[in-house]
Amino acid sequence: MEPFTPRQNAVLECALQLLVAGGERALTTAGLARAANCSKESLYKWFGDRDGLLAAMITYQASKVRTPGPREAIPTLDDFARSLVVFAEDLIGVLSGEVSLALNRLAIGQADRDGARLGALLREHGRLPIEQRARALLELGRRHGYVHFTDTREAYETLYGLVVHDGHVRMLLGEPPTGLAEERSRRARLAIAQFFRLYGHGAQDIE
Amino acid sequence: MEPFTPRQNAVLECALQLLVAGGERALTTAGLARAANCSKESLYKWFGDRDGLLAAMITYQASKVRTPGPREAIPTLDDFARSLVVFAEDLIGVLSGEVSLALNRLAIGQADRDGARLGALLREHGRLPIEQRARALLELGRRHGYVHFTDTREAYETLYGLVVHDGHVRMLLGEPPTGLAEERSRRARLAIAQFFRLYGHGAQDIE
DNA sequence: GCGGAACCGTACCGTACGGTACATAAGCTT
DNA sequence: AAGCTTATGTACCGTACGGTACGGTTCCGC
Repeated sequence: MEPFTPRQNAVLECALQLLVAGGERALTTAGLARAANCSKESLYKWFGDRDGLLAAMITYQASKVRTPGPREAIPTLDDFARSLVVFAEDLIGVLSGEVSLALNRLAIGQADRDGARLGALLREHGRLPIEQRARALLELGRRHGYVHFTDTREAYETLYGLVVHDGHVRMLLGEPPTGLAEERSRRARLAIAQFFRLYGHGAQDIE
Repeated sequence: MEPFTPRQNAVLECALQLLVAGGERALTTAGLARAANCSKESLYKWFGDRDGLLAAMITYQASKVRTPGPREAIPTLDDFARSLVVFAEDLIGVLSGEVSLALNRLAIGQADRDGARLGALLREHGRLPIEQRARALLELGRRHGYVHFTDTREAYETLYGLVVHDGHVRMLLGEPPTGLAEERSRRARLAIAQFFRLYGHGAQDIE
């Protein structure tokens, strides 16, 4: 059950391109109709209004990204650590992708309207799947005794903070990607090493 | 040397109110003129154009916040840890302030124009002073042997990540403040405890 | 082959906003 | 008191955009 027809997907893809290239101001209904060779009337028929179009762009983009489910095979400690590094690298990669940045900018710029509907969509379709994948991974590690924590959410958020720092906001603000995106692998490995220092085997809960 | 006259400050204060209340769309030149009892012509005379007004709002807001310089007195380890906790609490408080959120949303929403001029302003006047205060504090602690690191920037960014996680982006996206802003003190203390676990006395550099 | 649905392209409308011009008033200097 | 500066308030202009209407075309089912 695809929520959109192929034609609509093509239009949404085009809309994402426009958004990435020129920001929100470049994404006008007339401009999209011209770029996608469709009529404005079709846009309104398919997506309701402009806000519906923006929401559709988010869900469409989310539908493109598949988060690999964790294979439940029993990993060695080394497998587990490597999986965490891969997750960290993926996370950095996703957050620094230009489509992701453009959509986050869009949702943040509209956070004052409709009770932040776009922001909620982005959290639900973008961040939540990532978080759940990571939490499943963390709990797998805990079951094998590789890491120790009581609050999975807290452990996940610590992991997130160690990996991303404030690199995401800096990129959203338009900082040239001299920081996070480069040296991605190094950052990922360092963050995981720090995470093991905090939650690794033998570590006690703080407090 | 005040960059703006008192009258202009009052107008900028009013502009910030409008921005906080209704987001960027609520901040129109006509609306500001009406709310601040001034004329549009004065706005353009003072700030050049709308972008100049936005930039002025950022520098004005930054001028209101004074970052306390670190007192150079020799602290005990406990003083030092307490200072870090205070810093963490302050950081959370600043980031979750509604004016800060509104300005960050504004700058992020405009990150595609003018080479992200507003974003650069926000980094320079908002984040940089905070970072420098924290780095001075960290190096003070290092001089007294309370913490151990080689790269101050890296230590600072780790501290930032431990304190903020992705709470900033979530708030920017409009998430109700059920997360970071509350339990601020607990979060700050936990983050500092984790920071000491990573960089505290006796810890070795990772890698 | 025929009718209808879907769609394209374009033209159109209303409005909201950035920016400018101007006429008028309030304060300051001489 | 005259003149200059500064500011207010309003009216105005151009434009850009969201949304709608409509004629023409393609395509599919019957």
